Amino acid sequence: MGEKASNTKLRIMSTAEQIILQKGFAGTSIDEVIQQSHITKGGFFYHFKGKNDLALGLLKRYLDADDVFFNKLFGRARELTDDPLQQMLVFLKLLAEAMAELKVHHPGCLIAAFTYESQQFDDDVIKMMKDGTLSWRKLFSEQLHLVQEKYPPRFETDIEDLADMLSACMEGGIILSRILKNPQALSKQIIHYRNYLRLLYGDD
Amino acid sequence: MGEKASNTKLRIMSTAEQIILQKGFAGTSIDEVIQQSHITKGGFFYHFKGKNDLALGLLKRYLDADDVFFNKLFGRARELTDDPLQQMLVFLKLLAEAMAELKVHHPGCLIAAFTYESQQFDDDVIKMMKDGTLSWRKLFSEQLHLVQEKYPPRFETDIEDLADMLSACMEGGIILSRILKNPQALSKQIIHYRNYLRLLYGDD
DNA sequence: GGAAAAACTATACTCAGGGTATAGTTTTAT
DNA sequence: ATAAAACTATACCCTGAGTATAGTTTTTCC
Repeated sequence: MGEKASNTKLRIMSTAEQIILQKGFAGTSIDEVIQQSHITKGGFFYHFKGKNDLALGLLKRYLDADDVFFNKLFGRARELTDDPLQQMLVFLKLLAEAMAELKVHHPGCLIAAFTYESQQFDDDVIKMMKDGTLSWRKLFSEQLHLVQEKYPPRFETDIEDLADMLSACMEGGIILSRILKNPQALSKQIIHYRNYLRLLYGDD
Repeated sequence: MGEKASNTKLRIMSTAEQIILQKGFAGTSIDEVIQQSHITKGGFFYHFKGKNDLALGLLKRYLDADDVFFNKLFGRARELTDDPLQQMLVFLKLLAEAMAELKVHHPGCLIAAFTYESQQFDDDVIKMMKDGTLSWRKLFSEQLHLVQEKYPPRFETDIEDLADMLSACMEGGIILSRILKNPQALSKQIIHYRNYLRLLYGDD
């Protein structure tokens, strides 16, 4: 695929993602996507087998970008401190700050959007949603394991559930910020999660 | 409206809710709803002006039921203890237990489902979503205010954000439990939220 | 018990738009 | 220059939202 074709495909995907996060997947018409992408229907189907294939492509791109983003923040945190707990707290602070900088509310999480329309998708999409969620769990829980090795938790704690809690707070925070039209709601939830970790593992 | 008509309307709504939580609102066709409700199209439009009117009815019913459910648990908690912190902790324990008893994952929250399709709805629906979310905030924050009056928090805490955190954990927990196909994920998140409150306000 | 209102069924239609198919045209790479 | 890639243009079918209308059964209420 040449550069121009690649640009076209990316343009279609960005347009589609924007609309899907506002109208849902089933509620998004291909006609609307192609009009806003300045392409014809034939062009669309040249790049995607159909709507489900578009969903798959969007999900993959979304998860890849998220992975890069999280790893960048973790990398920065590890530059700043050697202590695993402090690394996690710095990571969360950076994450909260990044979310607080959003002028409008977070555009939304494709996985959450697709969850409530799951019967629309084939098994590939469903699997990718699950794998994506589990990769977040892995990313967070690995760091939390390091924390727990060094600091005894105040309560007996299942690390994987605690890792999932960050995903849950973010998913929930995004939903709240959209409903309440308050861009800060998401970052507030991350800070609360951070405070929980401070209390659970901190020695103050 | 007589009893039979009322039953019919409830049957339509229950059917519709089930389908909508699996396929999304736009992805749910009236034809499918009426087939599964054993009613004709005329019958459907006798009860509802259109699809948006159905959404409004579903949302209202959902919020009312939720209100009753939460208040019942709070009532029970207040029977069991007089201390505001213990009341909140008992409430959360009861809530977590109720969620853990679900054999399959939680059917889903209509507000979350509609959030990612918000452009499909008129202002009445959007307003009801916001009001519902704020009523949860009110319910939880009133109890948390009582807690904070008696127990100083370990960190400076915005009560409303902390109240919202329970909504966020539940919304996120529902999404996780659906994606991971693990009915316990939701109750685990509630327990973590509970542990956070114990650490934040507890004196142990 | 009977009239009126409520709660439907049956049927048929319009109209927008999702999705598919295919043939033809322009652009790009080599 | 030519073949493959990246499209455009056009036409078509089918589903589903929503409307209309006439008729039928059930309930309510006096």
